[in-house]
Amino acid sequence: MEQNYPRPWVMVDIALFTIRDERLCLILTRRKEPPFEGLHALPGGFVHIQEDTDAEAAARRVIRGKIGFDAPYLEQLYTFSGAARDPRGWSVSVAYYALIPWSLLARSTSAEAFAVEALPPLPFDHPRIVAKAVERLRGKATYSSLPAFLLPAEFTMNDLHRIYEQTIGARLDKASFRHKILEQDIIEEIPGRFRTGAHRPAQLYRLSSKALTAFERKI
Amino acid sequence: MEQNYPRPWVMVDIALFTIRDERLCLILTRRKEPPFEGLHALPGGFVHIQEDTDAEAAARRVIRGKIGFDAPYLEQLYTFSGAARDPRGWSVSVAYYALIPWSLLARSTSAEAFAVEALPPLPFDHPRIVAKAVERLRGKATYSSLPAFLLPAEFTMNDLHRIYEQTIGARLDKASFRHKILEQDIIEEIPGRFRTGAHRPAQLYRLSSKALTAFERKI
DNA sequence: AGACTTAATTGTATTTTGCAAATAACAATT
DNA sequence: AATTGTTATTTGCAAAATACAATTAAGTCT
Repeated sequence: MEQNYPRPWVMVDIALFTIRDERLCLILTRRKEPPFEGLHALPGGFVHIQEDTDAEAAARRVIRGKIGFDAPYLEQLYTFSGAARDPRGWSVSVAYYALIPWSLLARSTSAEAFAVEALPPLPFDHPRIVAKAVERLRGKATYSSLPAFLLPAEFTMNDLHRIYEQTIGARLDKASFRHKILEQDIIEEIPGRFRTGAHRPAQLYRLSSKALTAFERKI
Repeated sequence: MEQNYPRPWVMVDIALFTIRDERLCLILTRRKEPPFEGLHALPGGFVHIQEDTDAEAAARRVIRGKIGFDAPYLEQLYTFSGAARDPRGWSVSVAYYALIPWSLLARSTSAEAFAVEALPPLPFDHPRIVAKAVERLRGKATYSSLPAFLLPAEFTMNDLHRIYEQTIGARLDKASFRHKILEQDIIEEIPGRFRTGAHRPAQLYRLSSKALTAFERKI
């Protein structure tokens, strides 16, 4: 009997965050087809039936298609649906957000990054998706290792401090930050590795196995 | 061209939380049709095309059908999809979780509450949905007014304290709890209203307008 | 009146945080 | 080689938040 229900298209849209020039940015694509041809939009695509257990596989496929490799951090954000969000008809979009160090994107050809405070006009309900993604990122940043995924594998304490300030959007005391981060065991020293310069060398750190497994552990 | 993509059914499933006899419980329905006829399951239903802007309207409809009124707290949880989760074929389930005071359910005829630690065997991927819902509820409880929605409109500080301990699953210091809650302005005294008994009368509180509007504010 | 029960406050030790300053370790320059 | 510049890291201390224990408050019941 439920055979007769109308069925929507199901797609994924990705909010791909990175930090470039000390600013929180999103990676957008330019649409090559109508509707909204020529506009910048969140990368997205249709979910295929084979892509099992939530639409994460589809999200990964879209990201790989856009930047050529997987994002270090990927998490489902929210699901938007309705007949009004896409002029072509009823659709459901399972939105994801992902974090990528800018250093990895530099090679990528097609990646265009826009500061979240200066986005171009976006099609569909993408402004709503962006708002929700930024809200979620800011909300999660304080209590988790999340912002660390915006950094390359090796980073200094000051790199981390700066990234946290940028994602949260507020000042954080250096000494307290150091204390808190270290006691949470989300990062660990890389023995003997330092970043040098015309100053005292800075200890290099990496995400601890604890932080990495916490990210993998999905129910 | 995307007309040719196969399209899944879209449904909502609801994790309806309540607290009965000091235990966190879920409201389940008994399935009246195959597959899994006779099993207890999360209340759910198909999303209709008219139900706009995320599937929240569908979730509300399902809840109203189950208990006869709206849940004080309702929020989207996670979206599960895949060809394997339902034997009838490819489906997408937008899962929600809701909080309801047991006092409101007592009248409701068909409501059967099961402690989350002693659930019967569940069909489909409902065990996964439940696990995710409990995880989310526990995670959000600490930093928000969330557990208060498990209480009736008027409650004492001790009621609130007990509810927080039960949802989080840990002891909380009474004096500190009182302090923290009051300074967050999520509840307010009801002037002149007390719960009496064979002891000192207890001040009655209600959720503040601040907490209620924070809940309404959806992007 | 006294026992009993839960509510609410108080006091104090401990821990966490915020802020400012001092010290450390290098490269570059004089 | 000594000095300067620059960023890293630690230290010290005041202020705030928290945990724990005990006390006081306000009623009912016998």
